[in-house]
Amino acid sequence: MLVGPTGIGKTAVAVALATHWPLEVVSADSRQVYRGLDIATAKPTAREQARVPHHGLDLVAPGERYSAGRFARDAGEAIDRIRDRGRLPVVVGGTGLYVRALAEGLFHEPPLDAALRRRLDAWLARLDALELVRWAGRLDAGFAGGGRQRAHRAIEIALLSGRPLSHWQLAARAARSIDPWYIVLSAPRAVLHRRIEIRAREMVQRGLLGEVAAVLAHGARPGTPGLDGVGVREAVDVLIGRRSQDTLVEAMIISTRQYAKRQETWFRHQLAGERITLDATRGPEELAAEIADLWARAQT
RNA sequence: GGCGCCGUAGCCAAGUGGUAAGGCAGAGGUCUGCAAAACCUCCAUUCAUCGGUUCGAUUCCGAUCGGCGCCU
Repeated sequence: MLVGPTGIGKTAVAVALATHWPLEVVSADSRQVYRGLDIATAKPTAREQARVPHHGLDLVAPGERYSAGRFARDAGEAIDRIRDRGRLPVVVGGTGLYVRALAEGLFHEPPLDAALRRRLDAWLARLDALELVRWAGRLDAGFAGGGRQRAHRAIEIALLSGRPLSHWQLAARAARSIDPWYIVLSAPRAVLHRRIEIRAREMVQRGLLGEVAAVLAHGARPGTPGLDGVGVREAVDVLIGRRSQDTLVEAMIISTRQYAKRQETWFRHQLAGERITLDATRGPEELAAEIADLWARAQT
């Protein structure tokens, strides 16, 4: 599994790695699953995809909702198929929760009554964040906090499954599905910030606004997961008149930097298993060569 | 040259004779089906500088420096 913050160069390294082995990439990226957002999510280009088969891209429409659970199933199947072909699956991505869902598995969510769930959701939507968090704590002693969104989930699980979320979390720990080998790409902040800045400018030059406008024109609503990503959110704001175009790049840079910092935290603390951190200040070919070398030695 | 207003963190900004709000940025962290999400914590021994008044000054007074405005 090749992971690291946004803009660090994961895709380029994966493509370079393909010159060393017959590999296929399984994308672990919660936004690249959306169709029509190629520039905005820095999807591998057509040329890159021609050189290395990619899985997990363009799975759903931007207005739809994808999830970590769906990812774990889709990616698991993709990995099985790649192995059947005698090739090496390499998971490449920056979405920590997806990586964990795949490597460690999520708890097996019992079937939840859909009608009941809708009624519960409607009810919870009327509560303010403070009340929501209070209820989550009352229904699940192990509730770790995290605001409205996570409280909502904790309440939902506790009420509909009859057991608190923390109970299911413990139950899932036992069943790990795969034993991954992590390569974490990292770089000094200043280097990463510079790359993020360059990439944000390129995205706008290459037509980010037009791309997002097209997605909006197809009926996707602002705020849906596909349109609620770093950079995309800011572009939507420009298109609906909530932000001036001359502030777009700067706003994108700031939120991308903040996202990259969260990713660094995740990969520093949340990965279970063997992990090798590589300084990505070097070029992709050099990194790929080192990874190939490490892998070859690990095999003997 | 004269008069007036202003000077608080990297940026914006509130404030009071009793020991410096808040926001942004930044840093650190949390994480089991929205995760590019949602959250949490930290971040000015000091208020342009130097004097004075006072038990006590960021606050009042004076000077100096810097900015803005008006007048000449």
